[in-house]
Amino acid sequence: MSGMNRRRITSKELAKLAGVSSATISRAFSPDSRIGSATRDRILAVAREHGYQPNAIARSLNNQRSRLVALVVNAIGNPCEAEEQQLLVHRLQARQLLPIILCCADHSDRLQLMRLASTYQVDHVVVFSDMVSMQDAVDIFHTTKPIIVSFEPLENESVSSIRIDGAEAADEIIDKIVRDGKKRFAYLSGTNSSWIDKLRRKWFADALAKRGLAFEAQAFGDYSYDSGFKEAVLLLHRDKVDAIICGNDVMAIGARDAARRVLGKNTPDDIAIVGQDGIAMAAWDCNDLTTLSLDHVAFIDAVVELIERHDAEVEGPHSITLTCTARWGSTA
Amino acid sequence: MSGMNRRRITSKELAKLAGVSSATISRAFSPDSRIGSATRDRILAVAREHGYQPNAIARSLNNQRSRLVALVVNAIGNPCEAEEQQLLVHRLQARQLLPIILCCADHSDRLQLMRLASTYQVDHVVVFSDMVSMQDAVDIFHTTKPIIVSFEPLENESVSSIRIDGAEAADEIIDKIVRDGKKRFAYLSGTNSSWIDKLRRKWFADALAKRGLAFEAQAFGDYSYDSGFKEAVLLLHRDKVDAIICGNDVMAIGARDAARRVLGKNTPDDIAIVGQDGIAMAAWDCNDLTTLSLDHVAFIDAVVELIERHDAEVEGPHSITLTCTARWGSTA
DNA sequence: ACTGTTTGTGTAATCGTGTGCACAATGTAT
DNA sequence: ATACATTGTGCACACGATTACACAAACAGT
Repeated sequence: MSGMNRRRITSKELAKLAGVSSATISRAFSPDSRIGSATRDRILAVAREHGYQPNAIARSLNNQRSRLVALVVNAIGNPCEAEEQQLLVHRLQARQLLPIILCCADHSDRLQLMRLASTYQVDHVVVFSDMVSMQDAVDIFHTTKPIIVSFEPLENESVSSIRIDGAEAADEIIDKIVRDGKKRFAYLSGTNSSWIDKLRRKWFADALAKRGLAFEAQAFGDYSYDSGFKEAVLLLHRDKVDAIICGNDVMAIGARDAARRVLGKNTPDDIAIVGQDGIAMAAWDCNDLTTLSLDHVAFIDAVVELIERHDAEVEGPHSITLTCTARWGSTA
Repeated sequence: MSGMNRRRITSKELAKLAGVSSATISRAFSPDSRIGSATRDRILAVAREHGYQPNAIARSLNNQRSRLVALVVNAIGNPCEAEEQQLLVHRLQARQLLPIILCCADHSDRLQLMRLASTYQVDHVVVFSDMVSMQDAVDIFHTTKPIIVSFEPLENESVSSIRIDGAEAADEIIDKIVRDGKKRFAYLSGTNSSWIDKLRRKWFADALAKRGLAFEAQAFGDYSYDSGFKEAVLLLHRDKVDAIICGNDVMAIGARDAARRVLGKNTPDDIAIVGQDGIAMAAWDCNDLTTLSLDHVAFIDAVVELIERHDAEVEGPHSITLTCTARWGSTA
């Protein structure tokens, strides 16, 4: 029985074994279907005995629902995204939905990648990545009734979106740093110019403007520790800033290490460093990061909510807004 | 054109538009197929115009290859696995293969999860997780010609495996720690009793035995920072150990923080701490971990190698052995 | 006993492609 | 000019399930 490399049995073959038609086999596996309970039990028994399970590919072709969900992400190696991905995958699996991961960061042709995934007739698409344009995603997944969940709202499209508001929390954080006497601020972006990045930067820029300040310098990394480290060295040495707002937590940790190791400056006295995302790692004792935090569970709840509305055929695009909070550590 | 919620066009409909039969459409999309190049060009043009792409579900049903790969992992949130996953996903995508992720850590019924994935006729299965037994995986994915790649070798099955040898590196590390004067060792496991965990523990246990020593204490975590922190407090306080070998790097960082914060002990003078995996984070300036490291690229190279052998229909199970190296930091 | 409803099952069409076979058209060798 | 190999295309079936429809059996109500 174990490990035999035999071909998977088909519904028709099982039908012969159980002395019924293949239609009845199908009905035995559809929860609410007109079928005698005795017949069903017998079929399920025979099925278990022969290791039969309905072919999901054939089933998907027939009823136009694949139970596959495409997750468009930057990377799965970066903890900043990974925690949310983990939560979402968990929720999807609980609903018998299977996630297909599309990693954009290291793929040269992201559109081709999305096109490939779209041919699998995925039921839903969740775009986390800020490396693809929403418009491209909408165009490629135009099929059936896709919902695209993302930060970026597209007003005139049938796309649901989750909006993030961190203005207030950013204001709190800037307030504290200014009161601590810091004067020269820098923003360290994660991407060259994504919608998300611009939005986040604006929260802090507005908070600075309110106090008659502005970013003295701007640098661009790639959401990695190394880029945070490298860019921070430049910002601190060349631009003489004393506060760095980072596009995510991982870069903030890199920046903190750079300040300490290369420049000999410590947080929060010599320099203030702020992260964004509020990942678990940021709260580790060795990091203790001040960060603009988003409630991951609430965020994924919102994603699932949108997916469910979509499944329930609720009309029109939907939008949910979430608010960030400041999480205080010893770096600012 | 953009974002219209229209139904996806089918091969037969496109055939009508292009004035050919649906068979010819199919051939236009199969690279090596007897078809006039003029016809193909015309078809591809019409296809692009109408946004046609062959339905991968139907294609999979027909030719028995789904181009889907199941990745059975513990979690995607944990950096220790995520880096390898990221590399593998990248390599798969380059081959036009799509990964389906199965997260075992938070799913109550892992067998049911694997059964679900197996109904999608995945072409390959890669088992990273140590939370499912190999035998279960083999039984569930018995279909067609699956290859299961994993640490655990199953001699009498048609299963390919990757074996990891860290004995020598563990010996080096233990040697250094013993010469530094440490006497009481503890092992902090990641899982209660997985094959991988036992193997790793044995490398260090053997190295200790060679020097007339043994583990004085043993604890069980769950590969997370918090569990590393919590268990280390117990090990240090209750069991008075002065060296902790951890099942992965994240727990090692947790243990290091616990020693410093709760007990006021520093590495490597008061206590030695060793991780395993060699993730990027371990080398960050703030961590600088001594760890039993596996070359991630070589590991994923091996996985891809096995997948390719399988695609090429090379007979029989294969096995590749990789060797770990010691990566020195300031924690031991 | 007769009509009408409910229940369980089989038949056959369908989902969208890929491909073996047949066949026409074209090219090539004698 | 005839025979034969090659190329390009259409027809029809297969892949493995779901489901509308038909129909027999069982059952209810008067």
